[in-house]
Formats: sequence, C-alpha cells, structure tokens
Amino acid sequence: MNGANNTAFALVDCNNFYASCEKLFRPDLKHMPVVVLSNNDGCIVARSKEAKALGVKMGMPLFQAQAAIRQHSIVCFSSNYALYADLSNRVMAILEEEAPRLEVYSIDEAFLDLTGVEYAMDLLTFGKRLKAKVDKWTGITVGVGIAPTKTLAKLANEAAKRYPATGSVVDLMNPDRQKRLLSLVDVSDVWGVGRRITERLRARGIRTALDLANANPRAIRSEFSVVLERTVQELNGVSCLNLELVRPTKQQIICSRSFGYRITEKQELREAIAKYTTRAAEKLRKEKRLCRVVNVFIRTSPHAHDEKHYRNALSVELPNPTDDTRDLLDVTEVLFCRLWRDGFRYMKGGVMLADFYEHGAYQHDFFRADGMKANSQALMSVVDQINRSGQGNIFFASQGVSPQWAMKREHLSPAYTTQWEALPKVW
DNA sequence: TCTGGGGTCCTAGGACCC
DNA sequence: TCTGGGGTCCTAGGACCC
Repeated sequence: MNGANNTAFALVDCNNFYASCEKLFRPDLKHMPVVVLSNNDGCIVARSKEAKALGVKMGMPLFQAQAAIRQHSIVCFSSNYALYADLSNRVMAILEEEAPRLEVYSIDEAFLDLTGVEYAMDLLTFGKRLKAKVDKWTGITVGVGIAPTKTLAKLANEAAKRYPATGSVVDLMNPDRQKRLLSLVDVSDVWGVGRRITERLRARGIRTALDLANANPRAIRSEFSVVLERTVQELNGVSCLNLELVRPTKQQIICSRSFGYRITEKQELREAIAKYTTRAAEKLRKEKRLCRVVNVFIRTSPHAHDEKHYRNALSVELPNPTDDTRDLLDVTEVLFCRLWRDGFRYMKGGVMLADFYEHGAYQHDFFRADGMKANSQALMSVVDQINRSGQGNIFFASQGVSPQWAMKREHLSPAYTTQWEALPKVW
C-alpha cells in the first residue's frame, strides 16, 4: 500500500474489441450492427455500437436474439481468437512504446504507470496523444482513463465511454472531480463490486460509488472482506493495487468446451476428454511447468429442466509431476471411465491441471520408478513444433480422427492477419 | 432445439498436530 | 465429576473479473 501517494495510472481499453476487429477487415460493415458470438455460437459476447443501440444485450443467447438479428440485418461472427490476439498484440506494442511500465490486464485492456509523466506533460494531453496514435496505427479505437489508483482509472475510463464530449479521454487526478463523478456512478459499476455485493451494499443504504467511498473501511472489512476494504481506499485515491509488470505464472490450466450437440456415446466423450487433455498439456509446456494434480469433469446441461442432470468431477495426484501428454492421457482416461454414467445427454466436459512445479525443482519419489518416460522432452517438443508450424498436425489416437462433437463455428471470419491465403486482397 | 471459457483471490471449516 | 487451546494446512465454495 502506498500511504502518501503521488501515483498515476491510465487504463486504456479497446472499444467493442472483438466487433471492432471484425469490422477492421470489412469496410463494407463500417456502419452496420455487428455481434461476435462465444464458442459454439452460443451467446453474444461483443457488440458494435450500432448493435448496442438496437438493444442487443451482452451475454444474450443467440437463439433469443435471432428475431432482432433478422429484423435489423445484424451481422454475426463466430469468435476468431487468432485474429483478436494478433490485433491485441499490436495495440499493446504501441502502448508499451509510450509507457514502458504497463500491465496487460486482458486481451483488450492495459494499465499504464504514468507516475512522473506530469512533470513532462499534462496528463490529459498525454492521454489524447496516446489515443490518437493507437487509433491511427491500428484502426482500433480506444478509451483512456487517468487517475491516482487503478479503481479510479477504471471509473475514469467508463466516463470516457459514457460522455462523448470527453473525446474518450478523461483525466480524473483532481479530487473534486473524483467526488463529482463518484456521486453520479452506481455502486454496481465499481470495479470489484459484482451482483452479490451490490445487493448487500444496497441493503445498507450504499447506492452510489460516493456512498461506498465514504463508508468506514474497517466496518467494510469486517462485514465484507479485505478486498472490498481495498476498493474503498482506492476510491479515496489511496493506491492499494500495484501494477503487475510480469505476468505471474499460472496456478492452474483449464481446457473445457461445450459440445456442438449433446453427447450420449461414451466413445465420443472419451475422445473429447483426450483432446482437452492434449490441449492442456500443450499449455502446460508453454508455461514451462510440470503438474501433479489432474482433474476431469463432465456434466449435462444445467438449463434443461425436463431431463435428468448429472455432474461430477474427479481428481488425482500423480506420484511424480509431468508434462508428458502420454502420462496425462493415461490418467484422464482412468478418471473419465470412473465418471461416465450411461443414459445422460452430456453438454460439457473438461480437464484441469494444477499444482505446478518447475523443471528440476522437484525431488522425484525415490521408491517409485522414475515417472519420466524415456525421451519425453524431446518427443513433446517435436509434437509441439509440428503443431505450431501450420504445416500439419499430429495427434494422439485417443482423440479420434474426425470428431463430430467439435465446436460449432458457422460464422467464422478468415484468418486475415495470421495466414497468407486469408490476407485481404486490394484490387 | 439452441445459454462461453478461463482465470484469480479470499474465507470458512475440518483435519491434524503439539 | 472434571477432558484445552492455538497454530497450520488443505479444500470446497463463493465472489469477482474479462
């Protein structure tokens, strides 16, 4: 915690990021309403500003939005993460040039440390220049919120979106301006205050962000948690949340998907679990870690009220940590067979890895045969290289050859920036 | 018919130990 | 007759985020 602080943060986030990425390569859609769908084309996860204006809600299931989509000719895209990740990297690279101390908070947001910048330049001017540069170089428009704490920077960024007169850049360093904004913001719009906490705060008469800022931090701590206490401090300009410059290594890796249709055959679900195991193992090796705990879960749809439900999960602790796909497949196969029950329509399954170790940092169990398979590292790195090369894929037989359960992606855009064949053509 | 995926942090409560 | 209390570790579940 910085007691006497002169910190300054900027939060830069990309407007309607996924929808903007899709529009970038389709100038014909420039003023058209566009939405981007979640995996399996299930829900709406991003909306262009035209789609928002038509009342399309975030998180709405596609089938519920169908009528509006047809009526207003809204254009739908399946999510294309290769494209979004690539454009995100471009935006982040530009931000880093301007403010080297930055934390990439999510695919479309970054916190920048602007401490000291005010001695060289007015912060509002800095923000406007930053925005102009990203807009011009990438075609992605961003909003910028500047404040002494991360939580206030989030609110400044919200205000930049909400009030067009700001030109999408808001400097909230001044305490009087902070108070004025806080009084206009509902407490549910504060970062870290979700649905549950909003209800409980309202019951105590705390309705606006200013009410929360004026609450007694100690009382908040005892009635809620240290997390919300920090939020109160942050709203008062006392910085408690520091910039995380290096991404902390992951604590767990999850690979799970809803299926394109309900699965009733054991062999199909087995193949799906094998596929997720393989993907999780790839992620694990990318993190350069070994894992010791493996968890498998399967379940039916929680939304289907007129059929029987089943959900279950099992984990196991391995004798020795591993990153070898073959070891993990052995384990998830056994767990899966113990989980499987006939007679259900399965909607989703997944694999979770946890309890990570660095290579060489783990003392192998003396009394067990050394778990490491011969040539494990060499084999796995060859597999990873081939699969990354784009020249083809090799996979383990247990995944099945041509899975029918694969994701539904009926509205996928081309890989504009990551595959030569898909580059847009200019005539 | 059709409802995402992948994370983090905190807390309460039980097990266990001395 | 009367049977402690404090500390640590682990796990499940809740709440939040994008």
